[in-house]
Formats: sequence, C-alpha cells, structure tokens
Amino acid sequence: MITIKEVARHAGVSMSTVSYVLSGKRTISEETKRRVEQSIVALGYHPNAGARALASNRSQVLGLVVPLRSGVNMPVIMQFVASIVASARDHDYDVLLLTKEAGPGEAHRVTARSMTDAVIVMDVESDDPRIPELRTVDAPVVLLGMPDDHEVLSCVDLDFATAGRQMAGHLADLGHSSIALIGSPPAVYERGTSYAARLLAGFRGEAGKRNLQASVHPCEPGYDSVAACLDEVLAPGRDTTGLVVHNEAILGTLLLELRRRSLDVPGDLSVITLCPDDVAENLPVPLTSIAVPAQELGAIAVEMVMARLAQEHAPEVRLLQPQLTDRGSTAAR
Amino acid sequence: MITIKEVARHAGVSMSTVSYVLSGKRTISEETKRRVEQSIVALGYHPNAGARALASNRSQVLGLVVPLRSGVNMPVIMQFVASIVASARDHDYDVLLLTKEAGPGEAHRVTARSMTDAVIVMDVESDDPRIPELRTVDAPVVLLGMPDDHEVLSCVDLDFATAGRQMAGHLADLGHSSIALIGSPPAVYERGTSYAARLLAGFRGEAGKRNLQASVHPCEPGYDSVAACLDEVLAPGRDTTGLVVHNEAILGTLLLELRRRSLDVPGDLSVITLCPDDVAENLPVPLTSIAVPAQELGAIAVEMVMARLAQEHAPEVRLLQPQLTDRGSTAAR
DNA sequence: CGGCGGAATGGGAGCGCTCCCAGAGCATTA
DNA sequence: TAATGCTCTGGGAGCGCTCCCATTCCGCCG
Repeated sequence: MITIKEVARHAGVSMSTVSYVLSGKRTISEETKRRVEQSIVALGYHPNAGARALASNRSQVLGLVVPLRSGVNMPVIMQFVASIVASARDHDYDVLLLTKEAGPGEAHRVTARSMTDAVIVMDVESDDPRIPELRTVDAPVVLLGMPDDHEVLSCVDLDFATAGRQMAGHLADLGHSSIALIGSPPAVYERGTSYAARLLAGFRGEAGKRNLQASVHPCEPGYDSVAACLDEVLAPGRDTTGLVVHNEAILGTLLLELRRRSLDVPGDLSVITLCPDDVAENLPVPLTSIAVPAQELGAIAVEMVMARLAQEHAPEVRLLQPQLTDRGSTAAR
Repeated sequence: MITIKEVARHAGVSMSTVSYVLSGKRTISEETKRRVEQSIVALGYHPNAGARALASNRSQVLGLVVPLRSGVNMPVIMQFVASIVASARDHDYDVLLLTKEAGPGEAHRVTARSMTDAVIVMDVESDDPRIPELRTVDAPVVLLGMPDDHEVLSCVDLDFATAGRQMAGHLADLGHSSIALIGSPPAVYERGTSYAARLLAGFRGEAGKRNLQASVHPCEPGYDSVAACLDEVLAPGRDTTGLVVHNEAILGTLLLELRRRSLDVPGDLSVITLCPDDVAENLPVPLTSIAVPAQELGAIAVEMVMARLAQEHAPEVRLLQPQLTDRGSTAAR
C-alpha cells in the first residue's frame, strides 16, 4: 500500500504538504502542487479512509435507514435512495445502507462507532417509535417524512396535507360534488404512516369546506381488491364522479379495470393521483397528478445534513409545496 | 468519546485485554471478561471504526454496486439488496451503497481507499464492460449474474438456461405445440443482459428439441405494448396455447388483458412465468412459476465473499437450479 | 540595516485501535 | 528442586493520516 509518506518522499516535500494539497486547507504554490499531484498519479496513491477518519474525526459516510417493508412502493423508495446517493457523492460522501428491520439501534450503532457522520431516515411514521431514540444520536439526523412530533428533529417532506386539499379542491373546482379517495393498504394507515394520514386529513378538510360528499377507501394491491374497491366507490346512489388515488401500485390495475367496465376517463370519471411524474405519464391513461419530487426531496435532505455537519443548526422542517400537472384525466362536470 | 483505554482503566486491566475480550481472539478468564463487559456497559463504550480499520486493516464493510437503471424490476432488486444487507450483518459487516451510474470506478475507489473489504456487483451483463476493471480490484469481488467471460471472477446466479428449458419443457410435456415467450423490454436484450439472453437460449433450445413452434416477443411495460404483444402472440394461424413470461412488471397487466379478452387461464391459454414467489402468488390468477430466489442468491453471494475474505479462493461459478411451483395456470392440451 | 508581515513549507504528536512479544503465576513432570 | 508447559495478562509499537506549531525566506518600511 502506498502511503502519504511515500508520496511525500517521491515529490520531495513533507507529509503535511501532501496532505494539504489533497485537502486544499492551505495554499500551496502551483509548482509544488503540480509535483505532488504527479507523484500521486505516478505511485497510484489512494488515501486510506480509516486513517483519515481516525485523524480527522470524519468518516465521509452518511447512514441511510431504508424501509424494506410491505406496502411501500419500491420504485419510489429507490428514487429517493438514488437521489440521496448521488447528492451525497456530490459532497464527497458515501452512503451506508441500514435497514429498518435490523432494528432501530442501527442509527445509534453506526454513529457511536463513528462509521457515519450523520444519518438520514426514510419513511418516518406519525408516531414513530424511533424518534426518541434518534434524538439521542450524537450526530445530525434528518428525517424524510414528518412525524407528529416534529419539533425535535429536522425533517423534509412533501406537504401532503396541502396535496390532499389541492386534489379535492381541483375536483371541486371542476364542479364535482361526490368524490372518493382510494388510498394505500389499510396496514399503512394502521401503523400511522405520516404522509398517508396527512394527505387524508387535507382531503377530508377540503371536501368538508367545499361541501363535497367524500368517501375514503384504503386498497390493497391486487386485482380483486381493486375491483372490490371500485364496486364500493361506484355503488349506485353514490354518484361518485371524481377519484383521488394515493397508491402507486394499483394505478395500472385501476385504469384497466375502469376500461373493462367501459368507464371513460375523464368522460365518466375524473381521476387525479399523487405519484412520481414518470409513473403518471406511462399509465394506460396519463393521469393528472401531483408529483412526488423524490429527486428534490433526497437532495434537500442531503443539503440539510451537510449544513448541520458544517455547523450547529436548530431542528428545521421543510415542506415542499405540491406541484399539480394537468394531463387531462379530470374534466368539468 | 470513551476509548478503549478508559475502559481498561475502569476495569483495572490493560488495553489489550479489553481488545481481546471484544474480539475473542484469545481466551480470557470468565472473571476478567465479566469485569470488562461491565465497564463497557457502564461507560457506554463503542469501538471506533476508523481506528479499528486502520489497525486491523479490515473495514468490516462490503461495497454493493446496485443498478438503478430502467427496465430492471425495482422490487426484485430490493429483495436482493435486503438479503445481502441482512446476510452481511450476520457476519458483522455493513454495506456501502454504490450506484452503477456513478461510474465503474466506484468499486475501485472504495477498495483502494480501504473503505470496503470486498465488493458485490449486481445485474451483470453478458459482455459487461466493468469486468476488466473489476479484475484489477484488489479485493474479493462477487458478481450476481453471469457474464460470458465467467472464468475470471466469482459469480452466483440462477441457472436461467435451465429455467428456459424447463418452462418450454413443462409446456411441451402438457402437449402444447405452439408456444411463445414474452420477455423483457427490447433494451434489456440489446444491452446483452446476461440472464435474459440465457433464458432465451434455453427456451429456444428446448423448443427446438421438442419440435415446438416458438416465438419470442420482447415487451415494454405499459398497457398498449402488452396489448400489442398479445395481438402478435395470439394472431390467428399461430395457434399459441402456451405462454412463457419473463417480465415481472407486466404480469398484472397481461392477466387483466387476457381476462378482458375473455381468455381463460389455463383453459384457453397456459401461462408460466419466472418471478419471485410472492409476486406469482398475488396476481389476479396465481401463476405456475419458477422462482427467482433472491433471498438465497444474496445470501450465497455474501457467503462467497466471506470465504474469499477468510482465505484466497479461485474464481467459482454457482448456478442455482430452478425450482418450478405449479399453481395451476398451465393445463394439458 | 534591523525589524516586520506574509507566503510557503516542514516536523511530528496524536487520533484509538490491534496484535506481537513478553512475563507472571501455577501445576505437572523429571 | 528445577525444568517444563499451561493459562492468563500487560506493554506498547505502529497502522496512515490531519493539523498545530514552528521555521524559512521573501520584500518592504522606517
């Protein structure tokens, strides 16, 4: 293994000079810098991460707690992960993958051992049992998702309440008076998944304010449950004309089933959903939707971590405002 | 930060004794071990990963190169990832997430810097451009997937050729004489994705041997392309009665479309697929399938890495034999 | 001509751990 | 009694880096 010492000798400078060339933490003459860089290439030197971490007390690694549980939509999760990894790399950080299943102690473990300088936690729940424990983590922690108790930790999320309001409002604006929300599987609501609950609250609130008839239907993936769900929604007498869907996994099935029932979108039924843009675009019928800005949320989470790594910060909540894109799947009534 | 020195003082022993209690690399009397462990808990000691890595020349971290590209099925990828993380933790290893997009130098980078002790690379292609570069990585490398040039690196994969043969053979055994393979998107074949090509070869080989009419149809996700694909497959005169599907993403859509066309499975059309068991079970019609044993493949990859970390090993290829589960979606002709 | 400020570099302690090299204490054997 | 073999423990060098504390060498001012 080539060490910094050998590079120094090869370049005819001291170890400290090589170190400073690498870190840029003090000015080095052009001439010296060039010589050092040549030696680094010539010898094939790569700094040893362990030694660097030990001496500098920085690991240049971020812990990422990822949920791998049922009900969450894996492609969406992966968009977040990809965005976080890319953003982290932009800051010269790597990402250590921690799975929620391995227990809530994971964030603590990697942090206490100085394996990571900070932790990002995905898929936080309203009343997440991990929160108290995360507070004791002696490193910056940023949550993707917003717990009820969000005064104590920094978090980033889409403003799902506003999203719920917007979608109900959008349908109300178009003259619909009876609408339905088809949501995530019951389990998601039961465990108090924050975003689901907030969207639901926004939806109900706006529906109430606008005097809409509004029903809510949690829905499992799978054809049968989608069909059953539609049976409820479209029950005679209900006169549902507008549909809000908050469940990426069933969108395709739902639209096919509507087609099978010879229901036109948006002729017979207006449909609006919340999902990543590329999903909304590639459905049998492109859907008017509010985007899940995974890319952006991931990048912001990383930025927040970096800010907290650079200096002490108070907890901060960032809610991204929803962006509605009309793709013609909703129509005036 | 509590160090090993403080633990040693607290327990009235030397640093080395604490270290050996922790690593178990030499026998320590029960009494001493107990005292040390008590001190560790009392002081809240956590070994510093950087220092440990520096001194022991082991990072206890595994690099995992994950593809985040289109066409691959994210839920399946995540099954692999989850399995690898869990298996790694069983061996007291953590997982550093590397994305293929970040460039093929990633494996090299983390390895040269001693950030990771070994690397697992997912979604390897037949003629993968990363192979030559991976050969120069100075650490164990295990591939999930099998490149053409598989003499030089260790790899684990399902025996897709046999799987292709089995599926064609299964239909032949049932008396079908005209069958079709609905595959992954064209892009997957075009970039020479190893598993797709091998399954295809097995399928064609067996079909030839058994004198079957066999057609092949790459298929994009999305309703329209599935419908178009079915139009081809079911074109009059073709008399296709058996369908092999190798594309997790379209299974749901495909079955719904068959239902829409009033084609019964398996009455009118026998369908067999290759996908994770939980997917096959939860479709509108449960499908007879060959499982993608993500759990097992991930675990084996980790085992192979650990074996190579323990001692030098020659490259080794492990192909898991496919396991066919009959769920009644295929019938005799 | 001495003193001074600024720019460029060198020296090396110390980060927290592992593991080699002993040494101490005791029982067993010659 | 001395030698030998065990078992258990201690001491501390050294892993490769960072960053504090100098030192050197200028040009410039008074």
